[in-house]
Amino acid sequence: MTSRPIPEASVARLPVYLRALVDMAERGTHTVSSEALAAAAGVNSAKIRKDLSYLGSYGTRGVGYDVEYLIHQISRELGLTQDWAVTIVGLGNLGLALANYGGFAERGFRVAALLDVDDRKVGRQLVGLEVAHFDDVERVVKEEEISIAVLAVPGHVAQDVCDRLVAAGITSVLNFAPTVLQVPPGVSLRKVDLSIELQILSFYEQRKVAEESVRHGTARRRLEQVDPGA
Amino acid sequence: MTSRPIPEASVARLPVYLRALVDMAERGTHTVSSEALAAAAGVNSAKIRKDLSYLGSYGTRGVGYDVEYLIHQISRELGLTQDWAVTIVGLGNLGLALANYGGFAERGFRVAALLDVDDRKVGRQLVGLEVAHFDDVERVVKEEEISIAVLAVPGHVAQDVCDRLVAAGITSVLNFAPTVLQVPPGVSLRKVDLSIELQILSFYEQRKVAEESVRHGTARRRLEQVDPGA
DNA sequence: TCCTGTGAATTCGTTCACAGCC
DNA sequence: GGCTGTGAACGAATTCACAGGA
Repeated sequence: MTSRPIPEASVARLPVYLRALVDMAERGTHTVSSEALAAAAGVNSAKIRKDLSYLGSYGTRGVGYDVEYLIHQISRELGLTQDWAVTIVGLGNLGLALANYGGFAERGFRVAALLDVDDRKVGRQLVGLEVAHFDDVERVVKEEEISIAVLAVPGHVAQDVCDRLVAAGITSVLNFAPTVLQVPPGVSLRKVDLSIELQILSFYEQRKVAEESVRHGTARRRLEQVDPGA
Repeated sequence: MTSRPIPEASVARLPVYLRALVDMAERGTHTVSSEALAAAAGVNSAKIRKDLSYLGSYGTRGVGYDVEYLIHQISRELGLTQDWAVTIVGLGNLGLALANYGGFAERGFRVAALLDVDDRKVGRQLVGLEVAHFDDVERVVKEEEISIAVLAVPGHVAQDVCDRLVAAGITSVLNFAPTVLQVPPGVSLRKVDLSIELQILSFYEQRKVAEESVRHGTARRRLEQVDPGA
């Protein structure tokens, strides 16, 4: 019913299921089992069933889930039945790439404003929008009823820019800047960080190299303190 | 002290700590407590101490951690004391932005090859590198000893491209394509997905709106300032 | 028979709280 | 007195395993 607190981890997977379901619908599939959806989403079937059970009992025992119906339910749960106005802040390499990226409109995210502080960029036309000066953030956020900001500014100004966005009424921030941001309670924050991801990969990559050399008896002691006893 | 299986969740935080520590070092800080590092990294101090304890006992009771020493230890643990050769595959908007992004070299990730299938792009000079044709992936990966691939290709070809990368010897993939990829065991995979992140934000954003109306749209939270307007 | 929905069991991750050392 | 390092307690997330409906 109304009082179900869907676990964060489940929420984060719903978009993945949704995408898999949309693909299936496009290929003409009408019904899907938890097993099949699990395969498409790269998880196991128990997880699918648990996650979907948080939304309600939308499956049919012995049959599976109706693809279209499930798409509708997940979309609704994620708030994708309404349009969200988004602003992209910072139009460097990454901001420009994001602005040109088609993926926003795809599912109800409308880029409603582009903001930058650089006078050479302000006033320019980009993907059908005129770049506004960041000083106008308050007015723009209000006029366009923007609730989500995509931050693509240099790290050293990110916290300041974020504070001003929040002051202007933004309640969700997707941060691409390589900085840990602090936001007040009530404001949602997610981050996307290329170099953190690479460093995580590096960790596991190094492990592989280490294991490899152990297997080949060429282990170097420099990086791994091998457990001496027991 | 026994050979440590560092939990995944801890590994994912080490790069955040590292960045905070590097910032501190640049500002001339020599010693840091778990409390101070926690504040900078946006976590709590118990987590810092636990995470760091997986690496060893690098702190001093009553004092804290030596910043430089900790930077060194974390870097070593993450495998950042060596250089990793990276290839960027797919030079559309995003791939280009990534190629131009300075963040790679920052910490030992050298962009060693740019790959695409588009003949108009192959042969061009970009950030000091000649774009190679993806058909040469095998040769390029071997010659440059590349272990990490950054995938920025359209979703519908991502799995195929990924398979060929793995066949060519790639053992880590950072996927920017909006697709769930399957990789064989032994290959690490991480994904960065703009629209999934937006959808997660949408979920919580919707919750806020719902709560707001439950409160009759009157009760405003502290720093939040919502203008009904329209 | 088949496949969902879900309690129970388990694993993983976080936080507490304090002993131990500086 | 201050702060780390870590068992123990707690909580979240995952997986198991099976009852029950189509």
